[in-house]
Amino acid sequence: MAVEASNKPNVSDRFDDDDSDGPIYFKRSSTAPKKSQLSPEVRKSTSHGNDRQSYKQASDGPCSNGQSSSVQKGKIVPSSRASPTNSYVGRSKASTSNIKTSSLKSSVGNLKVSPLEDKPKPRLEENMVINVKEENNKINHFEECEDNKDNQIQKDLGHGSSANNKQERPSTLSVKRPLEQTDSLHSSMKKSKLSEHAASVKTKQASVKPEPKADDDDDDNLPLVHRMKKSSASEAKSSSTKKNLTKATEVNKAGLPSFKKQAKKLKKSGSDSEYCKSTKLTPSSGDGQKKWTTLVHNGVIFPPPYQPHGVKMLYKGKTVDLTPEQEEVATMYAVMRDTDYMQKDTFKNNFWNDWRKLLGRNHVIQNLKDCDFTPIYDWYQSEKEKKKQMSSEEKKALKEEKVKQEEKYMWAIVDGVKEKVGNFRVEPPGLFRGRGEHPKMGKLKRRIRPSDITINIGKDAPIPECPIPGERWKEIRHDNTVTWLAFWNDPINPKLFKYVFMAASSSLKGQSDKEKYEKARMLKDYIENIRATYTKNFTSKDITKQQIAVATYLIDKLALRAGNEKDDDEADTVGCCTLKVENVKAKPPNYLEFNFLGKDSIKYENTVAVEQPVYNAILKFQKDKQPGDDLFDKLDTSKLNTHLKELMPGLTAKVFRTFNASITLDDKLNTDTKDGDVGDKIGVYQTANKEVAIICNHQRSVSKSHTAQMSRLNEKIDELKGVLKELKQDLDRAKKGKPLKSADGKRKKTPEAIENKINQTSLKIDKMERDKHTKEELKTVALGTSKINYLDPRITVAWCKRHEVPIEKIFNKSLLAKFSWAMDVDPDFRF
DNA sequence: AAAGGAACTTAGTAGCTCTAAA
DNA sequence: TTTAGAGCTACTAAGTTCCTTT
Repeated sequence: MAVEASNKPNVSDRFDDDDSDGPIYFKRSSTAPKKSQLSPEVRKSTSHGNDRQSYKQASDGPCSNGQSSSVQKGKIVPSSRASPTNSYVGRSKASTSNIKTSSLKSSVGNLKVSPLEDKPKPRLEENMVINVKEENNKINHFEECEDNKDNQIQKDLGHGSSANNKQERPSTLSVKRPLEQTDSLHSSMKKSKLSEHAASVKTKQASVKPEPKADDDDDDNLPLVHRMKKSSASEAKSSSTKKNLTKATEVNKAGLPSFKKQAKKLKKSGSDSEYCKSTKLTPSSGDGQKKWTTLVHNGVIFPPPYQPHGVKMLYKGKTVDLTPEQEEVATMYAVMRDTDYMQKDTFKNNFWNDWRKLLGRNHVIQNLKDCDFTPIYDWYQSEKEKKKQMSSEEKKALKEEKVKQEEKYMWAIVDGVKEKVGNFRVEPPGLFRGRGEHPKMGKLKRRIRPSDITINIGKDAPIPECPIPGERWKEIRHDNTVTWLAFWNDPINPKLFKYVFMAASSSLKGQSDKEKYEKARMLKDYIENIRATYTKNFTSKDITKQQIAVATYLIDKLALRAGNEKDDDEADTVGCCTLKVENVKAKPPNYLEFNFLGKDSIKYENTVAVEQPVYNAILKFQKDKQPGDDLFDKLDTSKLNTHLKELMPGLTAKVFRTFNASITLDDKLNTDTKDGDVGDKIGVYQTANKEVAIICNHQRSVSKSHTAQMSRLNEKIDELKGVLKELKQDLDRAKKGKPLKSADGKRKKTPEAIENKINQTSLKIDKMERDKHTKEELKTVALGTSKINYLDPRITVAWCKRHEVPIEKIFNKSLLAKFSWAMDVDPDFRF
């Protein structure tokens, strides 16, 4: 399984925003073998009150719909983890499903979403075919200069004044690098030395054309020899996993550029270009891994300087003059009038303290209570209104202007491939919006200047020009063991950094995303053993062991986060290891009622049945402790993770969340998908997605208009019900030959026609009832987070292929870009 | 081994844009 | 054409984990 080296040119060519025509169709392949697969009982019984502590609830000013997003009490769901979970050994070889990788090549990001219904489905032999127009030249096209001279590339990035220069180069080749498919884990197991063998394997690999797939997607990049070897050994799959892993790690360490490129390079041996270096086997000398070889970018863009508006606020009813600096901060406060922060004393106090420093002790303004920011607030509202009223041409022009300014910062060239940068905009000044009861909310987050910023860039790349005249960067580094392009210290908490990273669609991110899921998949092979171990230790005499066992159980069963210690100057939230005595109530005979604030101060409320020894252990841990004491007093995340690593290489607490989320999706999809239309299948997907979101406790606040929307739905339903009633009466009459009651009694309707109408209407009502139900159910559930972070996209892609669901019905444009590495997965892929 | 530093993933929301119903 | 609301993106806060230093 999983862990073989792979490297294929067509997998992961990344695109960005190009548009092109051509729908994606996934076609059913030979029926996938159903695996009996038991997902763990990780059912959350409940309750998604939208309960970020208080402020979220409290609504946004007067608009509140006043709806108490009532936190329903958790139902109790009995737990039975009946059976072992890893039953993948017998995963059958998929039929030779040769995906048209070449057409796939330009898939992601080039999709024009076209509803399936709109176009006739071509009959295709392949599992999946993507029609794509050759992407336009907007991006990703720049010279593949063999030497990859940074300065040449630099021109592409917008450095250097003349655009003419680059025109000279004849070949414009789309240099798209496949995701270097190193295999999982190695990043967390930093150590392996590359053996001669590995080196030769790699070379071979690079020169071998990819064959049609045979097994799961992890194989498809292997040279045939390897695959054959592997398949004969497939029986022993799970036991050999670890070895494979290590090997794969070695093999792929350095990461390969595309086949084409690689081939070229091989010819051109002896070159000392940076490219070649990248193909060499990384020495891996113990210290940090090399993340890139060449890195070119233009630094960051700063928010524009403050433009004073001159609108005067009032103090004790009189206008006050403020300096631009004072006015800027006053404005930040004024415009937050409609937020819940205004109900919070912490926010106001923190703001006042920082603002007062700017005003000075002897300023006219002596307290916040007598300040009236209304004039500034009104000014701001009218500015907003003006913006809204602008014609669409004006808006467009403005947007274009912005894009033009930002264009050069949007891209970086990593190892010769132009890719998107994530957050290239420096955070503008503002008032800190900490979540939950954050002690620092309202503090002034000061403006970041170039002298705060450290730039990380390739040695040979030109250092980005500092965009603010007369200022300079704090520091320039050339550290290729990290992926950040720049960082500065968080002005609110100077111990923390704010980083500029590549975008999610970049290969650097895609790579680690894939590794994350591979690691989670590996857990499958260990989970049975891990569960057995912790079950045994529920009753361990060694209290540390016992606590580790119970904590691991909770993390596994309830998908709790690890729970690191937090400082006093952060919001008071907990995770598993930091649970307090009062966060868990034992309810006989064996129920545990959890109630705490987790990440982002999102409330976790859940009551679950646990195994009796766990129940007993919790009682024991609580004994002789006060509220506020740690439930797991012998435990912290580092001890827990150290223990987990003994059970599986690279295992940490967060892997359980990924594992449980993904395996639940895989399981649900494969159990619940029935024949039906695409709409039904999407429904199945969403239901599965919802289940995962609930397991992970991904919440959102109830939209302000939710109640209104619900009552509108109800009205419509009532209306339809009225219609239905009338129709039924008509039917009666029609049957008896009486004249119809309904208004349009002109033409006589046959009983059949009426019956037909009745059926239609009932269907409509049913659908609306269902929609209403879903809407209500999902009002506090956020589906996006799990899709983005927890669900292995290959599960989704493979399912789409198997069931002829167009992938763009499930993934939006940015997800398609982010998951480009997963698009060519074998239809038979199972997590 | 505890504390702190560093780097990266995960998270909800504000405010936009797109779409379809009125 | 207008507008409600669904859907998306950008933003940045808040986690986890690994590594280094004390």
